[in-house]
Amino acid sequence: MRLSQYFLPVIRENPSEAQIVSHRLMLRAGMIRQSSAGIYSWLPLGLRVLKKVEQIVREEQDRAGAQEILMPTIQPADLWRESGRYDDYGEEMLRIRDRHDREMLYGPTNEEMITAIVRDAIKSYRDLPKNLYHIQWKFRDEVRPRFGVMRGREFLMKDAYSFDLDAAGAKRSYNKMFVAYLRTFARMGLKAIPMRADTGPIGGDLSHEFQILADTGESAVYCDKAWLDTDILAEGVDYSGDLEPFFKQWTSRYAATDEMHDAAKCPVPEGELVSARGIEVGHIFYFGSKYSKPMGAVASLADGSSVPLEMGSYGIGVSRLVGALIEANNDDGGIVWPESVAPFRVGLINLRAGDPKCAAAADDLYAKLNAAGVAVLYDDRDESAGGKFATMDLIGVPWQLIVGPRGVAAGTLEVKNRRTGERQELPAEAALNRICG
RNA sequence: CGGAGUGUAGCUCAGCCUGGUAGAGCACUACGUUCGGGACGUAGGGGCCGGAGGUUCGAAUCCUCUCACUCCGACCA
Repeated sequence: MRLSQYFLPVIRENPSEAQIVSHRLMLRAGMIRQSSAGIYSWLPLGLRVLKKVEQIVREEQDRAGAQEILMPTIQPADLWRESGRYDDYGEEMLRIRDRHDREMLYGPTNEEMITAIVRDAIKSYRDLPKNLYHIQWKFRDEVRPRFGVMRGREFLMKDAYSFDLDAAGAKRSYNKMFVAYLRTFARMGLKAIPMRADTGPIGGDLSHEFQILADTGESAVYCDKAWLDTDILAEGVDYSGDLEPFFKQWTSRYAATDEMHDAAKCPVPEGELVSARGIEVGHIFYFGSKYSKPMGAVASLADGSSVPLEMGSYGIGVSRLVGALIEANNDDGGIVWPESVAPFRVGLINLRAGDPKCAAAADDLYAKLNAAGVAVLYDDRDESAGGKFATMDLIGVPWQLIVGPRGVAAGTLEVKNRRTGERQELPAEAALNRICG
C-alpha cells in the first residue's frame, strides 16, 4: 500500500478525551474514530489489526474443534424470556422495538440464541459433543464506557458455546477451550494468565478469566512469579487426547484476581508473588444446564430417557484485545506491534520522493516486496524525513526499510527493527533477505 | 445513577471573570528555499463559539433550559 493513497489520518497531538495510552495511540495512528460514547469506527489501519487478531482467534478455535457460525446482532425478546434473563439483565441490555412494535434487543451475548438453535437441531446423544462459535458485534450499554475500545459499548467478541451429554464431557470441552485460549494469546505475544473467577451474571460452576499483565489494567491481580517465564507454545497439544493433566498443571500455579485473592490464605510466599494490574481478555464458563433446562434443550439417551445438555460458554474480547495489545506493546514513539498482529510487516520509506533515482529504487523494492507477499506500507510522499520516521514509529510497523540518496549511491539499504531498535546498513539484496526471511 | 468538569478552526488550546467586528500554535493550500529522525520563508483558505430560549442598543462572554463528551465513584467483559 502506498501511503500517498492510504486513508491514514494521523494526529500529531494527543486528543484530549483519551486518557490511556492505547486509546491515545489508536486515535493518533488513525486506527479508530469515536462515533459516540463507547462506539467507534474502525479505519483501514485499525481494521487490518482487528482482522489479524480475529484470524488468530479463529484459527485456534478451529484447531480446538469448534465450528464457526454467525448469529445476528438483533434478537427477539421472547428468547430471553425463556431463560428468565430478559428481566434480570437490566439496563445494560439495549432494548428496541421494530415497526410492528415487537420487542427486540441488540445482543449482549448469545446463550439463549445458540441454545434455541441447538435445541431444535440436536435430539440424540449421537450428535454430541458440539462446540459452535461466532465472531460478532455485541452491545452492552455500559454505565460508563471508557478507555477507548477497551471498554466500549459496542465491541467485537468471539463467543463459543459447547454442548455435551454429561459433566465429564463438558469438562473436556472446557479444557479444550482453556488450552485454545492459552495458545491464542501466546500467538499474539501476550502473556495471558488464567485466573479462577467469579461466574457473575452468566452463572455456573467453573470459570477462568484470562488476564494479561499491563500497568494500566483495570483490575488488581496476583500470581506466582513462575508464570512470567512460561511458554505455552513450546508445549505440543493434542486436542484428541486427555487435556486434564495439562489443565491441572496450568491451574496449579497460583493466580487470582483481586476479588478471589486472600492474602492470608495465599499459598505463594511473598517473595514469589507478583502483584500487578491485569486486563481481562477472555473468560470461560462451565454452567451445566442453566440455559438448556429452562429452554428445553435435551438429548435422548440410548435407553430412551433424555437429559438436559451440559453447556459452557467461552468469550474473547477481540476488539478489546487490540487495545490490550497496544497497552502491552508501546514506547515513546508509538505502537510496537508484535509481528503476528502488525498491520504491515514492512514500512518502506523513500526519504527523497522528488529524486528520480531514489524513487526508482524504492518503487523497485516495493514491487519486489509485494511479489514476495510481504505486507508493505510504502511512504512515497514528498515529506520531511523526520515526519516519515515519526509516522512509521507511531503506527508500529515492525521493520523499516529506508531508501535514501546515500544508500542508492552505495547500493545499500538501511534496515531497522522497531522493537529492538537494531539498525544496519546492508547491501540491497541482504536487506531484503533480512526482512523476508 | 451520585459527584466534578469540558464543549470556540481538522488537533491542542487562549479569549469569558469585567458584553463592543473571532484568536494562536500545529495541520491544510500555493510558490520558493530545503531535505539521513516531526525544516524555513512568503501568501492564503477555513468557525451558527454544542443547541434553544432570555437579558441587553449589542452576547463566545451574563441568566435559564437542553444535548453531547470526559473524569472520580458505584457497576461491569
